[in-house]
Amino acid sequence: MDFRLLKHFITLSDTLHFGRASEQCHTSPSTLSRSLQQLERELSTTLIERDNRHVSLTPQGVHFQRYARDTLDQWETIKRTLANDAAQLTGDISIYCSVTASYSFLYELLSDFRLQHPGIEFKLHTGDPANAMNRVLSGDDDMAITPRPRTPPPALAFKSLTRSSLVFIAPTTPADWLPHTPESSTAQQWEAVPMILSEAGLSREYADTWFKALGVTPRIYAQVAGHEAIVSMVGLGFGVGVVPKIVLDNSPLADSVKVLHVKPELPYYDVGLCVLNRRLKRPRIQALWEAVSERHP
Amino acid sequence: MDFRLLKHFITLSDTLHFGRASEQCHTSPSTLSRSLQQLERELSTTLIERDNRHVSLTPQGVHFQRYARDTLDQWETIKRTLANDAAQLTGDISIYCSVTASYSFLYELLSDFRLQHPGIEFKLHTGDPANAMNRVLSGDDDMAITPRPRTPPPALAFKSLTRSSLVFIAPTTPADWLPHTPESSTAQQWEAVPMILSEAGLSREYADTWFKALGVTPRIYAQVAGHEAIVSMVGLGFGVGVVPKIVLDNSPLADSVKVLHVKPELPYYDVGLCVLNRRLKRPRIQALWEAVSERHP
DNA sequence: GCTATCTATTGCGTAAAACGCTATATTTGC
DNA sequence: GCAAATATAGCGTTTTACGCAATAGATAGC
Repeated sequence: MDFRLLKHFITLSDTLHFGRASEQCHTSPSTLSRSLQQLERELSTTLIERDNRHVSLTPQGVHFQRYARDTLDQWETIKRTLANDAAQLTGDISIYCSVTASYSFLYELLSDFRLQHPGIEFKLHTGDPANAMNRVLSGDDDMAITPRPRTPPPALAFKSLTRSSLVFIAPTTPADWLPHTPESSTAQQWEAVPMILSEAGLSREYADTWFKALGVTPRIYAQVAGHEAIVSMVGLGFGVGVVPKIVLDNSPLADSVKVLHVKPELPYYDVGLCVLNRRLKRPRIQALWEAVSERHP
Repeated sequence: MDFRLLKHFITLSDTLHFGRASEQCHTSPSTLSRSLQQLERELSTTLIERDNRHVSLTPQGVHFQRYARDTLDQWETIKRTLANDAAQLTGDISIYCSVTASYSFLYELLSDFRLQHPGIEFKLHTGDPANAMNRVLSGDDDMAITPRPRTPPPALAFKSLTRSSLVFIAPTTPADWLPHTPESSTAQQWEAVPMILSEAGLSREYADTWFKALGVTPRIYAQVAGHEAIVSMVGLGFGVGVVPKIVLDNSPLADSVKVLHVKPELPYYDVGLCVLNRRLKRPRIQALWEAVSERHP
C-alpha cells in the first residue's frame, strides 16, 4: 500500500469526480481509476460506488476516509518529529568509569554539554577501570574513562584528560611491617609488606613492574576490584596499597591513610576518555567527543 | 511511501542484520538496503547506522520503529473493520414519506429488517407525498413511499405495497353547503362546496379529473401540502376534502370528519416504494428492496 | 425518442522502477 | 596477516506504472 493511493482516494472522495480530482493530483483520470482499483483490491471491498455518471462513497469509503486522513497526518507528524530529532541531538550516551572518575572528571565534563544538548541522556556505569576498555570494545558502553593503555587497540580512539601519579599508601596507624625508609627502597624492607593491589589493570601492571625492578616478589595480601576499595582496606590497617593519587584525593577515607614517598617513584599515567572509532560516526557521540576535545586539545 | 518499506524496516530493526532480515522478508539483501535508503531519503534522516560489520538503530530509528509498528497495526485494523462492514451491512438509508405512511407502513416494513441488519440506520423525512418522487430522483433520499404515478420515470424502480381509495370527507358539524345526496352527485350541488385539496400530487389530479367529468369547476377553499393537514381543516369545518382513506384511518381527528360516499367513486391508486435503479446496486438498498419484495411479491 | 455530451474505464505502447545476481570494499576474528 | 562476513553499488532483466486514445454507459435537451 502506497501513500499515493491514500492521497488519490482522499482527493477523489472530496471531489467525487475523477476528472477534477486528477487535476488536483497532477495526474490522469486513468491513473486515478487504477489507484482506486488497487486500493479496493487490497482491502477487498468497495470504497467508492461509481458508474459513468455518478461517484459516491460507500459506508466503507466514509470509514476509510477517516483512516486515510489520520494516516497521512501521522506520516507528516513523524517526518517533522524526526527532523527535529536530527536537528536537536537525542538518544542515550552510556559512560563507564570508576566511582572516583564519576566524582572528579564527569561533572566538569558533562555540565556544559547537558545544557547545550538537553535531548541527550547519560547512562553512567561505575566499576573497576580494569574493565573499562572491554566494556567499550564489546559495545556495552559508548565511552569509558580509563587509564591509557601502552598500546591502545586500533578500534579505539583515546583522548587524555589528565595525568595522575600512582602512589603507595599506608595506614596512619603504626604497623611493624611498614617499610622504615621508603625514600630508598630495598628488597629487604618490602618483601614482608602485605600488599593490597588491583586484580588487574594498569595500576597492577605498574606495581608489578616496580617490584620486579626491585627484585622482590611482593606478598599479596588481597587483590581488589576497584581502587576505592583499596583505600578502604589500607585505612583499616590491612597493608600497603597502590592507587592513583586522584582516587586518594577524592576519597572520604583520605585521613586514615598516608602516602609513602617511595623511591623510585611509580610512573605517571594518562587518564582519558575512550570510544570505539566507528561509534564516533554517531552524531551525539561525535558531539560529546568534540566538546571534550575543545577542553583538552 | 509504501508499506513494504515499513515492513522491511521493522524486520531490519528487529534482526539488525541484512542477511537474516532479507530471508524473513523473502527478498534479497540488496533490496532491503535500497528500501532503507529510500525510507531515509523520504525522511531526510538516518534511521539505521551501519557499516559492513555492524547495524544499529539511531535514536530516530528507535522513534520511527514505534511509528512503523503503529501504522501497520492500523492498516490491519482498518482492513478487518472494512471486511466486517462489508459482511454486515452498514450505512444510512433515507426514506421520504408522509406522516401517515410513517405511522402505517413503515413500522411493518422495517421492524424485521432492523433486527436482521442492525448496522443500518434509517433517516426518515416526512412531507407531502407530492414531492416524493423528486426527492428520490434528485438523490436527496434513497427511497420514498409514494402513490405510483401513471408513467413512472425510467430511472425509478417501483414496488406496490397496497392499494388505497381516495375518499371525500366532510365535517361532522352541519353546514349549508354540504351536498345533500352525495350518492348521486350533480354539478349543481357541488359547485358551491368549498374544497380543500392537495396543492399537487396524484390525489389532486384524481380530484380534478373527477370534477371535470362532472362538469364542475370546484370552488377551491384551500390548497394544502400534506394530506394530514386536509383532515385538520375539514375537521374544523372549513370545507370538504379529498384524502386517501388510509390517511383517515390513521388520523387522530377521524372522529371530527365523516366520509361522503359519493358516486361515482374516486379511483383507487397504488401506494408503493420507489428507488433509483442505480441505487439498487448499493448492497444495503438492495437488501431492503429484497426484504420488501418478499413481503409484497 | 433520438442525439449530443459527459465521464469512468480499458487497451496498448512507452517509460520508470524494482529486483536479484555479482562484484566490491571494508571490517573482524583467529 | 589472512580468511570469513557483510552491507552496498553496478548492471541486465522483469515487473509495474503512466498517459493517450478509444470505449461504453448514462443523462439531458430538443
